[in-house]
Amino acid sequence: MAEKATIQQVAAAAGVSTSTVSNVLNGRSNRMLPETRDRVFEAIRVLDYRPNRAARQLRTGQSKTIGLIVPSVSNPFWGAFARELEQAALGDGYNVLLGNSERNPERERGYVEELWDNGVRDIVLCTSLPSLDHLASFVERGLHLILFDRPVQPGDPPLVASIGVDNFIGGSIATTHLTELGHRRLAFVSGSQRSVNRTVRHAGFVAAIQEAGLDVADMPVWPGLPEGVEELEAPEVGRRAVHELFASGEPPTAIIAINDMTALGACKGLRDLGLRVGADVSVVGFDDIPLADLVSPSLTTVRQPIARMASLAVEQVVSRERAADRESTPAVLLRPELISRDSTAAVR
Amino acid sequence: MAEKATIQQVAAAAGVSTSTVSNVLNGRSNRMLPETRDRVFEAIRVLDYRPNRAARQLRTGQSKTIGLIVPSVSNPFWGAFARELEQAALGDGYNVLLGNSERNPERERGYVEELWDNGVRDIVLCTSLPSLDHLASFVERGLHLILFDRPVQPGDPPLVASIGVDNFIGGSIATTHLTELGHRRLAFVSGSQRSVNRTVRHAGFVAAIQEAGLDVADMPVWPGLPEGVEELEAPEVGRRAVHELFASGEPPTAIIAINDMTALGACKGLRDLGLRVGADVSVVGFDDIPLADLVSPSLTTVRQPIARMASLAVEQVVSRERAADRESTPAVLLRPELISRDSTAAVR
DNA sequence: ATGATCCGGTGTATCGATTTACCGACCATA
DNA sequence: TATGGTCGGTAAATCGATACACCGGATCAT
Repeated sequence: MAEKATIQQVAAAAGVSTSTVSNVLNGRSNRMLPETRDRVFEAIRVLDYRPNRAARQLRTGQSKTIGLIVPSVSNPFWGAFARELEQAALGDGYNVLLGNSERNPERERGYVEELWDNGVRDIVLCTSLPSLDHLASFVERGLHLILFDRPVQPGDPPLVASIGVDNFIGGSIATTHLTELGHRRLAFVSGSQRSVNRTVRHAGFVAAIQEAGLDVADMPVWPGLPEGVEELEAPEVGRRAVHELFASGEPPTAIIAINDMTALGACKGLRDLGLRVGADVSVVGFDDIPLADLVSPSLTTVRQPIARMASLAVEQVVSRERAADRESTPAVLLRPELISRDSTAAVR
Repeated sequence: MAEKATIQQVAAAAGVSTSTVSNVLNGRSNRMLPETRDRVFEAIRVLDYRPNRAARQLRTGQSKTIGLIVPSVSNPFWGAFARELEQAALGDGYNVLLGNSERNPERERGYVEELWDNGVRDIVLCTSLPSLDHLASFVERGLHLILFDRPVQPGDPPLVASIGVDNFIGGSIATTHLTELGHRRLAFVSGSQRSVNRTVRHAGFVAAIQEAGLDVADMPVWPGLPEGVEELEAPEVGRRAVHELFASGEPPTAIIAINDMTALGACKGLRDLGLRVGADVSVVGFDDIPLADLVSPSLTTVRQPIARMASLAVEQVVSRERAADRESTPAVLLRPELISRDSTAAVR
């Protein structure tokens, strides 16, 4: 098997200089005769030449790689998103480098630093922490940040883009679905982390409660984990929440979970207590992971259009590359959709 | 924020040559006085210097990155594995680049090529296709392949390592568990892809059937998807299989699925038909994804020690780096464990 | 005394692609 | 006849880290 060809060999084979080959490679083929260009292309084809990324990156300081930082790939939602993003990126000649932040700013910063050192200048960040201060210095130095599921906040560095569903609407339609089924005691369940999406979804919840003529003060509230306890996995959060909510005097008849995994944990918790999901207590999730339709009872949830969002994120990156320093920082907000299944039913 | 420092600046600050800094960086500090080394370290610290990966890679042809190719991150098992592997790799200063093959040799090859071009020389490959011919040329050129869940086969290129559970035992204990519960009609369900792990797990199944004094010929068989139909997602495979198995005269009383996602699909299929999982028909999966314990009924399954395997894989990579060209090609086979839950019960 | 070896380094070519400066030929215009 | 501009292309510096060749002085074995 022949060793990998270099630009010099291509140049020699085509009878031109390396500069010309480089020009061809970078689309500046207007600077030469069409026949010259064709000779170069032919040489590239024959030698099966592929530019060395390291050399290119060393020279340009840029790399065709997108960093993707998610809270946890073991949550199927992020797995699915990663897959879609990768698919979209590959189509545009980009690679994807994946990192798990576990919602930890420390790790998040570590990953960004690592990626930056690797020449990555485009990062899709999926950990909706309230503050981006720990990343501000990178953005100043030229990092292109695309926030997923976290709209730009007042204190954020300038020029970061964002993509996500409208969490207010999401929280609201989930809640309205339940109030229309006659539920009057609804609990909103999430981990204790103050993420932006949690805040907004909760606001949607509150708005829908009021719109239904109910009082938020009447809703059972899970106080969350005690301080200092390390963050639990999403399902365990749902389970614990249910256990504690139902230990109190007036438990809810319906639960709105921050995401599907937490919802599934809540379902488990209900079964632990001998309650039937759907019939006794309604549960609605958020995300619409493939499993939502698979479990029993199937899970009512708010669907996020994963594929759409992934390709928008990649589009973001590609378009910036073309348009150099643009003024606008696009903020895309998609409309989520309620998928009604068996985990919700009219109140008894 | 200062621009990134280079090795030259460090050398200047420490009053030594770049060669010396390079030697320090690469652990050859025995070639200089301890005080010289300390001056260099101090300069590195003060300047917050971090070597440029591209430059290093261009020169050495190596990169501290591990490629990970999985069938599909949207399957939580692979998501969890990816996470563990990443964790382990990070500890040793490696990055992880993730790819989805969708069990397609074409894509698999494409990823390997892409990774190779990026200087990646260590790839953990998780798609147990029977043949590695499409990758042989890379292995010849020096690619270090670590096969996950696919023991080395007779025709494979030399010097590839492998890590996985003993699928024969896995298939066997799952089956024995069912025969001990009194089941006499067991169906083994998997996609039509001829993967190595499928073959071996099936062999374990057959052996256990015989050991129980039963005849394999009596077992209901799902013929699989018709030729030419594109491969389905794992859960859909399970669901379809159940639908078709139960349409025939003598359906099974227990199902052994190739993995948990397929098992969950089978459960879904049983519910479609009005059958109760566990009570009417037993189902056992493979993998033990976190969700196995979460769904209702919880899933009996064969556990793969993910974290252990991930760290072994990374260890593989790191140790090879140290030991240059070693003779032995380690093949690690771990013993899987049956986790008994509610989806299996004594036959009625 | 002599050559060999070790110590603690340094100088510099090199990896492969990009990019700036520049060059000769040709053409148009004044 | 100058002058200047465009076309089609090349030569060489450059990005940052690595590693090979080498060097002067001290030490050691014969």
